[in-house]
Amino acid sequence: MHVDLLACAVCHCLAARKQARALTRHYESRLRRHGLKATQFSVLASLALAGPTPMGELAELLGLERTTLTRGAALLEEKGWISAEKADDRRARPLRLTAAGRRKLDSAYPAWKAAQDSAATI
Amino acid sequence: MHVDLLACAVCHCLAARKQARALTRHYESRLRRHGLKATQFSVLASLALAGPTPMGELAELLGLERTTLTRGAALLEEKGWISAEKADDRRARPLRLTAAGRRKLDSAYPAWKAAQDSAATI
DNA sequence: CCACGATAGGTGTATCTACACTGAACGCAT
DNA sequence: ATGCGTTCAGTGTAGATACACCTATCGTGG
Repeated sequence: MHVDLLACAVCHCLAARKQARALTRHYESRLRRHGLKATQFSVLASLALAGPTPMGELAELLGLERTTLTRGAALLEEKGWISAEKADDRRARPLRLTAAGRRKLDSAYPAWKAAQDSAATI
Repeated sequence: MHVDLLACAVCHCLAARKQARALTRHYESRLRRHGLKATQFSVLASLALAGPTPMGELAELLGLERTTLTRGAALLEEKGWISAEKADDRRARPLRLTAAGRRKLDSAYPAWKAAQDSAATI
């Protein structure tokens, strides 16, 4: 099998990852002083918008692996920004935004907005 | 400051990260049996195309942080797929694809090609 | 020559990411 | 009621990612 190196240079995966890295650096440079990573901001915002949401459903919503959200949610819970509630289905642990989480989201919003509005310039 | 949750739902960063994650899963599901991650494949392919390249320049080329490449390159070097050479400038450590690295790239290429050709279906 | 800013690269630390595997609870069919 | 496949979530492990900070080397102006 002949390896087409030029084809490799236009790898869709690499391109998507490059752009995601660049955008992440752009957003996180502004979110940093609020102590938030890009993924953490989107978790808080999603919960604010959708209300209490089971882990699996939230992971699906954010397009990340369920087990990835497990780790990330644990960090947010330690900081007191979200809480895992009990549900009728005792397997489920619906995530809910706490009041502190809502305040964190509010305070970080202008930084996110600035990044969002200037994202096209990257 | 009023938080526009609907605006947060169309975060460019989240969108880019979602797509990058999905594409990465797609490519890595095929690269897995070759023991390669997406980033590792792009490092090998870039070195095959560009020849020996200093770390900083390669990081720039791949759009990733220089210190990120430091860790990734160490793993590839452990596996014997790349080697860090000595240069006239003793600070520099140009990375070079080894013969084993070239063989690894060759053997993984069909898997990458299959992922590339089916990437649009995600 | 040599001091000093510039440049190449590495380390400590923290988070993100995901697969393989595991445990627990659920619900249905018998 | 109970056995069993399904579903929800956590753990072990490994690599990706990046910032703040560090060391070593280089080149140049004085």
